[in-house]
Amino acid sequence: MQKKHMTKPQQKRTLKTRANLISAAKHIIDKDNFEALRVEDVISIARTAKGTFFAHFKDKDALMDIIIGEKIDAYLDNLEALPSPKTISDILNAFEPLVQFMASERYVFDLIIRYSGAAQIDQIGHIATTFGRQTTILESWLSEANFRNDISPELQAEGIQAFMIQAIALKFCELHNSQSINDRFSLYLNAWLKPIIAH
Amino acid sequence: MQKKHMTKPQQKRTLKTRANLISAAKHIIDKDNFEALRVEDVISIARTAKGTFFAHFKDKDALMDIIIGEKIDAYLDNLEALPSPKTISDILNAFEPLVQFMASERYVFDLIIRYSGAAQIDQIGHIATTFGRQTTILESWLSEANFRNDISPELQAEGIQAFMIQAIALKFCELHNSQSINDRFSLYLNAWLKPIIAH
DNA sequence: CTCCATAATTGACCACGGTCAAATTTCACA
DNA sequence: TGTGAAATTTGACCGTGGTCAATTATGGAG
Repeated sequence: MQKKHMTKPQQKRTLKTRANLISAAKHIIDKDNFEALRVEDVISIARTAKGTFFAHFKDKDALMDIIIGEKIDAYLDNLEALPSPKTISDILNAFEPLVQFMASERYVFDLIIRYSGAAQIDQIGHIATTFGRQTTILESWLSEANFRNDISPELQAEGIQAFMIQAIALKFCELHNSQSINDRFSLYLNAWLKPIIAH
Repeated sequence: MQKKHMTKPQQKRTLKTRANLISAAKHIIDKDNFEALRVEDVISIARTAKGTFFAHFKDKDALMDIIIGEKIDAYLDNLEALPSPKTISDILNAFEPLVQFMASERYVFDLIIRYSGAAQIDQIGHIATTFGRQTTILESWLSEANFRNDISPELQAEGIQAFMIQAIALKFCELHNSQSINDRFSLYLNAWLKPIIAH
């Protein structure tokens, strides 16, 4: 199976094996963390051979992409259920759980960054998809909220993502981590969405 | 040597070995690229043992940090020699060579991101230092140029860095790479430094 | 010049992600 | 139910980064 098109598997066995591998991986991640996951541990729990793992997932990161993407999707589900935010503070609150997750492990953050944009059309994965979804949600919020009208909601959304990443990145940095992620993110969003220009 | 303080090496032998390793690495990078560098090739050219390599550099990435940091520093030297830019276009032109380098290889970009903020004081490396330097240069430019006065030059500088990274990241992304890095960066900087708000 | 503490080097060895030809299982069809 | 082509699984093997106890070179004191 997989390789190129990742079309439907033809045997049910496949689904079972795949589910076993993923649930073994989740078990390890719950017990320890993402960084601690070893392919050998996954296959040992799932009782499969190493080759099977790589027949199902292109590499270890591809499995991570699936699991992390699933998590991000769950956060976005909650986000979408929220009423359209009207203030910057609303936006910050809405994103806080997701931001917290992205900042939970250096390893997770790095992987999300690396996977947030796919290098080829046929390798657009879960994380890349969630970033697209994030943009869509933000765009609809921003076109209702009316912070700035000199630039498109799309551009505003891209900026928010850039600042979100910057806020998290600086959190991992010894020189800058005196300020909390949210304080910094808030600073950025105010400057980005509500500039005060004297004319 | 090294381990904690990385104080002056006590034997001249050390300097020679280190120089050999670094020049071997640069040779490989020139011939191929950063991604292609293998520790075994470096030590084979430098005629040392593997253990020696890791006595000099914590890991492969630490060597990369040094070489890439040196490159970035050279670009910043040129940047600093320039007259203080007055327009966004000036800023873009000034940064173009550096941006081009950061975008030259996915591997390089990922490593720069990972090393741009050190996780601990005693592991602040070359790349992290260059990011500090970049901020300083930008701050001085921005305080002269007077784009926005509602936020500090420091905050403006952080925003520029965030957008620079975003512009490069999207370049690596199949979904967004129709637009050039500079076009995108330009779009961001105009929206960031020259917002037009109707009052 | 000799001695020796300590800095520097060495290379066999390990960890872990990833590959692939061969073996096994599945299932559509007769 | 039997059969064979295709899907799936297997595990020995490889590449490469990284470790560490043992060995060797250095240079200052006597």
